[in-house]
Formats: sequence, C-alpha cells, structure tokens
Amino acid sequence: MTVRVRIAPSPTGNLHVGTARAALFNWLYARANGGVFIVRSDDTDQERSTAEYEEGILESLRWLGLDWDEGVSVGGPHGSYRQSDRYERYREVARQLIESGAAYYDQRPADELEALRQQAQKEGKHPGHYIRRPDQEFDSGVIRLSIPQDAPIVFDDMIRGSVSFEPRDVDDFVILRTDGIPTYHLASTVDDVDYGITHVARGEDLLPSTPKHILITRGMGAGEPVYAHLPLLFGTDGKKLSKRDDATSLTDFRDAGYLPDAVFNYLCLLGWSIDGETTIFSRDEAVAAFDLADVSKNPATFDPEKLEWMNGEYIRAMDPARFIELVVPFVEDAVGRELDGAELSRFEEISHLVQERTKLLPEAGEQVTFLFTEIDEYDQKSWDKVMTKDGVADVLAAASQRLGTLETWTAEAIEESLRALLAEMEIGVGKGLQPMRVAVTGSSVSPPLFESMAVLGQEKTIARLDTARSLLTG
RNA sequence: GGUCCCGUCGUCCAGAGGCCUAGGACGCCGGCCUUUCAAGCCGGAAACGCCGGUUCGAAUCCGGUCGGGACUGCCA
Repeated sequence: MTVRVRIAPSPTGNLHVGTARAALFNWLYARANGGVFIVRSDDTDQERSTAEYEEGILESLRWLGLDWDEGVSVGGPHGSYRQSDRYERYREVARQLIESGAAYYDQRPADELEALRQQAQKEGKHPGHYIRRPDQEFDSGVIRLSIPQDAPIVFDDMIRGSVSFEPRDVDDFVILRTDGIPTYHLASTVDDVDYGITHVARGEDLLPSTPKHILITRGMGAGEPVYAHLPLLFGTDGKKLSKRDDATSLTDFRDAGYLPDAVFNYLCLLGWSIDGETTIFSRDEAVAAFDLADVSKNPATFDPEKLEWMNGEYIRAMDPARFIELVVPFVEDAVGRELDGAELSRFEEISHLVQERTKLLPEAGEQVTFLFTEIDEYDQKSWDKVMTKDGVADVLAAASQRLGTLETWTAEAIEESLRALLAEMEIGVGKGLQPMRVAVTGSSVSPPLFESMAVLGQEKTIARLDTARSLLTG
C-alpha cells in the first residue's frame, strides 16, 4: 500500500512553524517511503480564510523545500484540494450518515445546550452525557453524529501507542452547521477518506478529536488511517507557541534572514533526531533516516538561539558566490540604495570575511555599510571606549601620514606598513589598531581592519583617519 | 471540574534492564588563538520529578503521587 499523507493548513494566516513542522514530518515520511504528499486547504472557516493566505502558505512550503505532489493535490482525483469547493460532497456524506442512523438532526437552541454543558461541568461529567440525541425526529437544524455507546474507541497511535476513549466521554458533535457548511471534523475526515490518506500525522492537540474522526470514518464504511500525533511546540516561555510571539510564521523567519535549509534542519530536531549525535544534516540524510515511529512524545520548546546558531553554520558552509547573491539585497537595504558594479566587486572582495561573521543575512549588510556610505555618526560606545585615550590623535596622524606614502594598496602592504609604524612608535598592535578601526569603520567592531582599508581605498581611508583626528584635536 | 497526553542537563535530542561514574547539540563559564567581533580549538558546570514495587541488577518495566500540557465551540 502506497503511503499517502497530507498537510491541511487553514488559510487563516501565514504558515505557522507548528504547521510547518507537521508538514515537514509528513513530507519526510512520504519521501522516506516513496509515498505521496498532499497539500489541502482547510478553508471551512469562511470568516477568516483568504486566498492570499492560501497562496502565502504554499509559498512558504516551497521556500522550506517541501514539494507536494501536484496531480493529486490541486484538482486531484476527487475534484479540488480546497474544501470550500467540496461542500456538496460533505453534505452528501452527512445525509448518508443520517440515513444509516449514524447521525441526526438537532434543533435544540444554543442556550439550552450551553445550560447542559454547564450542568455537566458542575457535576464533573463530560458534556457527552447530556448532549445526546433528542427523542424527537427533525428534518432540519445542525447535524450531529450519534456516538455508539457499545464499545470504547481504541486506536494504535504510531507515536503514542494504544490510546483509548470511552464513548460516553465523546459528545454528539456537530458535523454540519445550520448553514450547510461542514465542520472541520467532517470535512477533514471525508477528505482523508476520499483522498485515500493512509497516515494522519498531525499535532497532539487533535488527539482528543481522533475518536470523532474514527467514528465518521467508520460511518462512511471506510478503513481508518494510521494516526501519529506529533508533540506540540512551545515558545521559549514554556507556553504553547502562539501567533502573538514575535516570529512564528515562516515568512517572519525568511524576512529575518534565515536560510530554508537551516530552518528545515532545525525543525527536524524538534521531536526527532537522526541518531542522537548528529546535529547538522541534509534533507536527503533526513529522508533516509526518518520514521514517524521514531518521533518523540514530549512537547518541544522552540529555541531561537539554537536556530540562529544553526543558521550561522549553514551560512559559513555556503558556496561564497551563493552567499554574495543572497546577501547583496540585504547590503543594499542597509546602505539605502543599489550598489553599482564597482561597489559590488568591492563587496565581493571582502564578502568571505563577512560570511564567517554572519548568523542572519541582514547582519552582513550592517557590517559593510561603512564601505558604501560616509560615516556621519560614530558608534558612541566605541568612540568613548577607544578614542578618548591618550595618544590616539598621534596614532591617527602617523597612520594617515604613513599610509599616504604607500604605493601598493593591498591588505598585505597595509598590514606590513602599519605594523612597522606601531613598532616604531612602541605601541601595542591591539591598542594602536582600534582607533584606526573606529576612524575608518565608525565602530570598534568591524571586519578585519587591513582588508577593510584595502577595499575602502587609499584616499578614503586617509580622509577618515584625518577626519577622526581633527575631531579629537578640535 | 472532566477526558486524554506527557515527564532525562536551562533548552532540543540519544538512551528501548546490565555497554550509564547517563552521551551529543544550543546556551552558559573558563582557557587557547587573535588587529576588534565572530569563527575555530581545548576544558568545565549542568539532568533521569518524587515514592513504592518487579529484578541479582531500572533512566529504562509496573503502580501511585506530584507537575506540565491539550481538549472540553454551529474554530481549526
């Protein structure tokens, strides 16, 4: 039997990391087993679903590198991958469930049901005890599933093992609303049956809903898929990762300068590991080793610091040309304009030094703005720490003078000449170079100085040394 | 309140009765390297929630307890 899995995001927002991780695990399982990965749009919440979000989610999936199987997803074997296009099908199933006695119309008003719920809670019982089929027969209203009370609902979860629910703890839930729109439970389950989904891997938050889905599946006369309930993701504060947190959608990560490979790798590690020793691995390696049964049961806390570290690892390992390609937009963003050809090649000269120092793409831009814009403001802390010491003006003056005589303007030549100068002046290298760094780059933190000067150019380097010196001497 | 799930370093993961004086990674601390910052290298602190039981032997199995979480909608 071919493995067929799916991810069914609701287009009510951007792709959330929790959903992305669920998508990732489904994708891995499909690819690991030569199966099919389907993307479906669970847009039965008509109030909040939009086409823009739907496209955005697909884009994020592509960005992460999770390719889905088009022919069966979009306009697949049973029509559309979009639930809102399949309402007739869900109504048809609801009707069939009524005919077979598995479901019934319920006309009771909302306030009456609410009263039942409160009574149940007061008595410490599940609402299922009360929200049961009324004796009367109706032919309109919501449609509820009638929960068979004869046996517990048991299933074997790939991650959690055997899970069991007593039928009296499951209430007669709504499958079709008054307006004829199916609820999530119905639509999702019918789709899983119609699409021949073999494995349902989803968040653990849906574990309590699983008996409902099993009952619908049985009511349709179909066999149940294998369930695998993934551990939930929590934020750094130990609470469920919410959309209120800063970066929880994939687009946020992309915009912040994260690499899809790093995000992919990191997400894999949230609830799974390749062998307990290896931290950095490729998609192919993950696919080769992945099994849903190996996924951890524990909820995982999303750790932005580790992701950031990992992003740095991927940036450093990247092909230099690729790094330049990716980072130039961020450089231009930091500089505030596009770079011309000459500037571009100057950046390329120094980019390998920037690459080592970058964890997030935008940081690369910040590191090199001094090359392309004049320094109109020195970093205050750097200035206070470095420039207010005795003898700084003399060092700057001497450096300016000495560099002015240099005939070969290369990092090596600059280094040689400056080292010699400082030796003559009997000033330590560290102490002597820092003022020059601040003068030339505007900060005490920068890419390596000699290379920076080399790329900046002789004229500008000397001018900046002079400017800083004159600020000191008044 | 009820139902269900979960419980190894601060965090993620390894561990499927003896290989565990519990391993790897991030972070943290210290050192080396060094023109700053990174990177790199070396070293360190840091965990089996608790109580019983099974067993020659338990992080691993069982029970209880405590703690955390999810669900409890005509939201998904």
